[in-house]
Amino acid sequence: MAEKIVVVAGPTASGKTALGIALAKDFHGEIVSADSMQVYRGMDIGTAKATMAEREGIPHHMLDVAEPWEEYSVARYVEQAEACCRDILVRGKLPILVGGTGLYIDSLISGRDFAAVDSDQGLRESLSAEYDALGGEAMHRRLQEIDPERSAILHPGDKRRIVRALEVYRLTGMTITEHDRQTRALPRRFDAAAIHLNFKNRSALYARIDRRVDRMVEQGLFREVEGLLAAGLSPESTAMQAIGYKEVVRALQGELRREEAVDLIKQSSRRYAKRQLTWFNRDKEALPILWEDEPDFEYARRLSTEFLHSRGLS
RNA sequence: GCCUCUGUAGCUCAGUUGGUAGAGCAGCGGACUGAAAAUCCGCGUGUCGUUGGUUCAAUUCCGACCGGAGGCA
Repeated sequence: MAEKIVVVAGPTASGKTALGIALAKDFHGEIVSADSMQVYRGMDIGTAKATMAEREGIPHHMLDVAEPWEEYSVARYVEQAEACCRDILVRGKLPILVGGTGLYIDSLISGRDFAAVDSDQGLRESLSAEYDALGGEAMHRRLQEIDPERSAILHPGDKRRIVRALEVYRLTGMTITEHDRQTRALPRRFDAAAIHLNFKNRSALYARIDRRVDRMVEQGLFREVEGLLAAGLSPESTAMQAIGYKEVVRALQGELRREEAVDLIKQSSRRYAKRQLTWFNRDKEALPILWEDEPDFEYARRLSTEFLHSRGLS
């Protein structure tokens, strides 16, 4: 039987961090972040990383585990985060997974295994170049010959996934369909009790996102990005593709005015929040907590506690 | 005050020789298995300024009015 953990998920600016800490205090928990951008050291303001004061002495894991110039990935996340959770459990504490990266959360709690398929940067780049040269239709047909099932699911425009599917086949001789089938058959790593945060009205969430972006700018988002670039970080790096960073980079390069960059950050954040909601909506087992206009943490704490007790946690 | 131009989706605009309309952006919905804050797919959401007239039929033609821009005084 998989061991129990708690998940607090929701779109950006929905109050995950604060609820996670409240639950950690009530349930002898430690926080395990599930955020693809908070893993990078030095990216604090734009990723809304919990400050030391906000953490209130609760240990936080999976923050600052990579340098922003490194290539991070789900595979690495699952490996590291699983180790964190096991360690917390061994010490008799409760892992509380808090974050907005749905892929990371699902990959960790399902048994999903990536280790069998090593990634190869060179191969990926050459396939990507071929895609650009030959076009999506041609690459889609090529995939159809080796993996018709996968090709039927993917759209010719979905470069990322077509390249990845061809890459997996080249590296392992196994189709990605077959790999998925095997990995889906693996047992779950954890028995997760999930709490999903959202607002009753989308406009309340959006208003909160807008305010939060303004606060990030006040807190020095532009200086943070400037510092990273001055330290030699490439604007092309994965880390600099993060919302709030890529727009500021463009402003610093003179491509956008500051205010335009700020508006773009708000817009991208709203779109991102929608994509997160779509992802989390798939899980019908989770406890939904819907805020009115502002988060009400006492209310959330009551609902969550009742829910976690019903799931055998104390 | 007079003249000209203009008013169509949230925004910028196209269009209908009269048969209630379509692009881009924005927005909304969805997918997601080693870049995921990434990537991809789908969907027009409309008192055609108002009001009379002509007409089987007006967003389209005509008049008046209202709003906007420019010009002449």
